[in-house]
Amino acid sequence: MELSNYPKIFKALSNEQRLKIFIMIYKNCCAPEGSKVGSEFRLKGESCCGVGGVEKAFTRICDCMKLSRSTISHHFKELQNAGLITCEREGQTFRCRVNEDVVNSIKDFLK
Amino acid sequence: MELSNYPKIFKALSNEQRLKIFIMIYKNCCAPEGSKVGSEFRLKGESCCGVGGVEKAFTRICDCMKLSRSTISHHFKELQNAGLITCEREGQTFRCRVNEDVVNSIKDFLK
DNA sequence: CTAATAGTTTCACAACAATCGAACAAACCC
DNA sequence: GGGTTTGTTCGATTGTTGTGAAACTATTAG
Repeated sequence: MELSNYPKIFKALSNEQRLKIFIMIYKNCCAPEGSKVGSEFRLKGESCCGVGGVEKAFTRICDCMKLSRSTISHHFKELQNAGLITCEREGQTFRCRVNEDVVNSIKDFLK
Repeated sequence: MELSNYPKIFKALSNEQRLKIFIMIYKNCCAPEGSKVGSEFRLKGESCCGVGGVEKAFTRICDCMKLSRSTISHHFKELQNAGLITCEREGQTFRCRVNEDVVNSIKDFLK
């Protein structure tokens, strides 16, 4: 990972609302049950999967945040643009998952 | 570490110049010799210490960046404000070191 | 005391970011 | 086809950030 990529990644996580979105996706597809930070962000009715990402992520996150859809759309774009999440269409909605490689890069960066 | 602290931390690292400053302090006082990212940021004449932080950090970083002193001062303030570094006066200059606890918090956050 | 060096603070400004509403496009349902 | 749900894009507004110049404070040197 190029050094020049890190500012973009950190910027994507530097906004409180966007960080919440990231956590919701991260914790629903990656986190162990008892993990501390962000356990309050587990989406309703979603078990911790690890397998296939979060389905209907956009809609469901819209339902539990007080931001407009257009704003949330922008935030998704920026998380994708930083490489932190990927979204694939599933009919009318999207399935989103965290890019573990990027998360690991951050950890390496702080080694 | 409170969840609400993370955006501030990530914001501090989201600017390229500020990230470089952080790396210079981090790598000079913390990094193992062969570490990959940021090895090019080792300050001239500075051995990897781990013991006492970076002395004359402000002056020396001014000398190897093309930003004004006032801008660099602002960047230092923000890194301190995020808790990422601490600076203690040593006569006319400052000795700066990275706050390892905060770095570890970021790693935990990504667990 | 005077001069020099190190760093801070204030001010201004241009660039960028966050947000929303409205108009739009894409996929689905009937 | 017509309506609904899902998401995007555009335009506007408001707030934040990065930057430097200039005036300032603090410490050391002579």
